[in-house]
Amino acid sequence: MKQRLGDQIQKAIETCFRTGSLDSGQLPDVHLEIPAHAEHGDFATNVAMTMAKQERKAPRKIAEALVAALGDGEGLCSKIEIAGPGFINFYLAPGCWYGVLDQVMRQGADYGKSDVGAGVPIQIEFVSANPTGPLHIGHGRGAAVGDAVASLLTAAGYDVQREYYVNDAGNQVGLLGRSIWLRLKELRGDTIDFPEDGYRGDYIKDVAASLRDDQGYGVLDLAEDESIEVCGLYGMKVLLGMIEKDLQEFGIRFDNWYSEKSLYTRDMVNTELAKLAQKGLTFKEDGALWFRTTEYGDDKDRVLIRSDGTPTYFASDVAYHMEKFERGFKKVIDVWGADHHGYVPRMKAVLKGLGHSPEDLEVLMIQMVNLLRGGEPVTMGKRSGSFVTLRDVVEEVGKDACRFFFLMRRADSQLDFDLALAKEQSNDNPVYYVQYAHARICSINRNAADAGLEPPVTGKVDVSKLVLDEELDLAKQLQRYPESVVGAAQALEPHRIIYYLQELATQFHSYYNRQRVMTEDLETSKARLYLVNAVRTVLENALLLLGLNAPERM
RNA sequence: GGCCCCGUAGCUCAGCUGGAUAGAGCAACCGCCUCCUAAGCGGUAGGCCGGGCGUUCGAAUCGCCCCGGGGCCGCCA
Repeated sequence: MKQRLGDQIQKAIETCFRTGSLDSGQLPDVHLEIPAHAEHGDFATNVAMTMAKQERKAPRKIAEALVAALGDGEGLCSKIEIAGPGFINFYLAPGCWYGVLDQVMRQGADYGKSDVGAGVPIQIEFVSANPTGPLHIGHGRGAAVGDAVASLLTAAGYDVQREYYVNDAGNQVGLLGRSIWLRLKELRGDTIDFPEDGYRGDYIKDVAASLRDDQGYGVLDLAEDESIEVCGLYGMKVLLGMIEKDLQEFGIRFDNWYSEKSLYTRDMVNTELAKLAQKGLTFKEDGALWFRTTEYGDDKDRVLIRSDGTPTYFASDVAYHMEKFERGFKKVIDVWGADHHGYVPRMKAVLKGLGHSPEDLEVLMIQMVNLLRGGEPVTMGKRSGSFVTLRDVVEEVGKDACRFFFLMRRADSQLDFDLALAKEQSNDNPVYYVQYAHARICSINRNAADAGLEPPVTGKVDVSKLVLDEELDLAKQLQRYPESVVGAAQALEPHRIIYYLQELATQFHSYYNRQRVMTEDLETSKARLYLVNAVRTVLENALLLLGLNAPERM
């Protein structure tokens, strides 16, 4: 619709150049927008204003010439007017809008999908929590956002892979092993001295108990180092399994679980570091190997190999990211907690150093979640291990409410998550508000079916029966959905779809309260049924896109 | 000290990559169920868009400075 109107405007400008009513000959970018106020039409363009300089004419004069050349835009427009400093406002003929209903009904679950991504392979890596404990609430937000962004990109036609990077190679593995090993000894009756930096959560005791049940205390007979290693590997397996299960119950599945350790076993780290060295990007100092990231905009050089010969986390990260591109991804997205934002410059520096464009890596920052209950903060002590887990929250408020709240705000702004509100079954709760709209339409369908009326089929409906402004507005809102998806995908901003959903639900609820779908007039009933089923389809598509359910009853 | 994010209604936040009279939800107040689900709807009230300067036809939006809140600056992961 927008596209067609834009083409008409382009043609009008060319016509003006031909007839001489405009003479600069420069074709401007025509920008069409949906005005904030309905009195300003369905679409508006500022093109007359942007052309003012090159034409050396008053914007309104230019607008007049354009409008004259435009006519009614080949039947597209019912009214065109010039307003304000030189805006051209377009009012589209109602028939234009009702076409969208057929489109929605024909495409069904595909309505909203597009191919702007042209199958470009993109990888999005998210969650990637260390397998040293259960997922907490912050991981949950990253999970919900990462998953939704992946779905958005898929809907926009990109070829998306979801990946989880498993940090199974650092010091924390040893620390995990030691923590479990000590708890195991404790279970056996030994007195232990638990280190300050150990993993103190109770889940460690559970892991130790499970290890004992599986294998007895035999592990403790091994040499200490070996014993700790066995404990660590065991713990990681158990905890990673727990994480995967938590994510699954949260509705998230990864295409690939990528082991950090495998970077070493395949010698990828050395290979990539050698490439850096070859390009003269590394140097030795104080016995350590450094990456000259300052060369590419970082404020400090970074250590790759410590003076004791062990690689840093950064070293494997370099190898990991380089390999992502070697695997063929054109674009790579990382979803990180905001506390890691300091790592962005150095990762971008790595890309630049190895000849990639820094824009090929996009880092999505996930800000903190403030957990509240009835307005009061829920205290979380990470040190004591008493943080709130994702599992706890999902169990308490449900998957849908949880995901919805995580997606409700821009990812880079802090989020207040009120458990009491998320659980509440009232109109204060935005999750139910949207889902209820869907359930209501299903209910209408059930009633219609009882009256012998099935949801109407495209082509057998007289949409001219839809004469109300509210009906036209609903059609307009449905028409915006595909571009909302594309916009949200390209900006990596799933919250836009939440807002879209809330608006659509509001419009529907209002319509529902004011008008009856099932009326005395059969043709009107069919037309309205057709309309609300198009609404239902879009509600469902958008809900599913965000990993939320579209319930038929509530 | 350096860098990042944030500052919009009493509260929580949108504001589509510069547009027209700045929006929504909650809270407050007033209304609506013999009617397809009241988990709903309608209405009222509420604003120096933190402040200043600049860029231009036009700024909540872009740039610089200041104020305020949060975060990050390891040979930790």
